[in-house]
Amino acid sequence: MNIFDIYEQRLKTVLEGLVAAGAMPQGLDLSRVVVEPPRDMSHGDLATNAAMVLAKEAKTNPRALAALIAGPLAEVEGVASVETAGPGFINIRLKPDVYLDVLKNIINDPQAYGRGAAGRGAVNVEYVSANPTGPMHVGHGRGAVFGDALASLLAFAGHDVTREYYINDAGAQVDVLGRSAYLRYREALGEDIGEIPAGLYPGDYLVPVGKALAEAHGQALRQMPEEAWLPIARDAAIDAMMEMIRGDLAAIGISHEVFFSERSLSRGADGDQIGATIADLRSRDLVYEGRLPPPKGQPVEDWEDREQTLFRATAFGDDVDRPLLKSDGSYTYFAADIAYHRSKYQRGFASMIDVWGADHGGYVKRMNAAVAAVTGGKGKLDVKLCQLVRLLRDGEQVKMSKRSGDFVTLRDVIDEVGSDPVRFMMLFRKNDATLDFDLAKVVEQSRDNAVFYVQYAHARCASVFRQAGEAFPGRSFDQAALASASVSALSDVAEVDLLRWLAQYPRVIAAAAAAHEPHRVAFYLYDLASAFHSLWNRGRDAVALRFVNQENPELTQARLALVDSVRSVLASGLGVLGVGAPEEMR
RNA sequence: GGCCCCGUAGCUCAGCUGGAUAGAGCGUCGACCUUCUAAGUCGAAUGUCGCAGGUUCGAAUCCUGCCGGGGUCGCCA
Repeated sequence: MNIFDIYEQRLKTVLEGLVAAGAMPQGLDLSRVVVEPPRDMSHGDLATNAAMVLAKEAKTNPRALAALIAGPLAEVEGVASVETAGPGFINIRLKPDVYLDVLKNIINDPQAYGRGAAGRGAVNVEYVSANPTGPMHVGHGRGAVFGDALASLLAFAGHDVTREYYINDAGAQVDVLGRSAYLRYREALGEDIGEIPAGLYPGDYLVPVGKALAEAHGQALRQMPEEAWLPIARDAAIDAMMEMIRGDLAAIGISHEVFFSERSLSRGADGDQIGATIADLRSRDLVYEGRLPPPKGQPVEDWEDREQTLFRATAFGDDVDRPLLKSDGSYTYFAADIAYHRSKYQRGFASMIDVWGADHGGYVKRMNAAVAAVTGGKGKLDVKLCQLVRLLRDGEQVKMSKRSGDFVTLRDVIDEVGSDPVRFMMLFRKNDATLDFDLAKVVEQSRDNAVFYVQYAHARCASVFRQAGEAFPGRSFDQAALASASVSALSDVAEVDLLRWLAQYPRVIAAAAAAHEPHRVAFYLYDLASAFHSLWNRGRDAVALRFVNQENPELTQARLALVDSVRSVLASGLGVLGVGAPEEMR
């Protein structure tokens, strides 16, 4: 239920009527005609560009065409008046009943309002995918929150969403992790290990892993050669790290449906999927043996010109072809990633979204090329890059590393300020813009703190109902009563303004979902909260504008219908973002 | 050097995939409030939308070329 879509349909009916009547030529392209909110609210409720878009095809000028369309448009159901303006805009004012319908919709089923606004079908959202080699830091947190909110947004908009985490448990880094854990194991057995050697993970989060290994294996691992103890230490460490990461994620309300192991691609139940993928591509001449030009930019020390197994990424828009095998014969990370995305497609996901850190930007082209190759062009991948987070406290940058391995973890931040500020602030910015996160500001209770401002609006709504209960002890303001309220009683500009914001919610959801941009929801909520606060504030001086009017229960009821709808939409949007909607602020 | 992102008010950022006079918060300035609808309210000023071309009825938005900032540049993940 989106009034903009409804009136776009009605407008198109009008246009077709004009064509049928011979007032406009046949075969007009209506695809560019849109109905949207006017930039300036004083222009009315809806605006359309129809006349400007169609004037050329209709062989007339925009203003004349606008006047032509305006006539029959004024007769359309729900339309109060129509004006033409500017270069050929058609502005539409709606009858109050239209907004009554909007309010009724919200009140009767608040969970449903805005839901299913756009899109269908399965989408796979892969996010976080932090290496299981240590705790998550704040940068990971941004990608995690972004991916999670995007997944929720898409689900809310009508998609069938799967949230997925790719565990990088196959490369050299997890061997390093295994060796680091083994060192902690020796430490747990009483050995003096001294300084952690360079190249190993020094963080003390591996100490418990070493202890657990010591308890489980006693001295046994010490008697073994590295080939024997490494898998044991490594697997134990990976499990422990993944458990820690899941805990960190749970602390900001994130959980994935699927944890996909990189190692399972080559050594899983389905055999060597990476090899199978390469063979498949080779059979289509997309993999070949060849040489690569030396890398540009900084000279690489140990560069050797050799023939290697290459994926023909240039056939799909990448800059160079990409190696699939390392010089020791093992698969590259990219080779595994191709097989991984092939697996996603085979599991039914033609639509895939990957959320990465901005430092992986150079990897996007080749991954898009790989998806195109592996799905025969039928799969679509959208890679969302999240920019850096700068951690501040009162404007001063927080130093990220005091000593090697010691950094500000995501968990530290969540424990200090709570999940809601972390989530909201990370979403209150476009994903591709860098983000300043101020630990002091995000818990401030003032207008400059967006989280507080939005949550406070929700709490105020709840407070209005508490007051109404006290003012009218015998009266019920339940769903049925509110749904039958008379919206025409809402005549103040600030009230009408709020109605218009409410009507926009489904449209915002649809646009945000289509663009894969959850931040739009956060900004919308801020605007809605702002409209609500400003109405509230008007009641400070103008007592007649207060929501609860002791002398006029009917008016109070209408206003409560509005307030209840605001509360519902705030709760709905905050829910999409995974942020709490408190009944009162503490 | 190649590729990718960013450049909008003094600061931090939006700008609804091409629409009307480019917006918000902070800061600045000026009032109001000293209370009760809880952590202020209202109003004002402020812009070569990095620069230069192009596309068209119309460009902050799309294309090209520059300038500035960041990221990245076989076998790391």
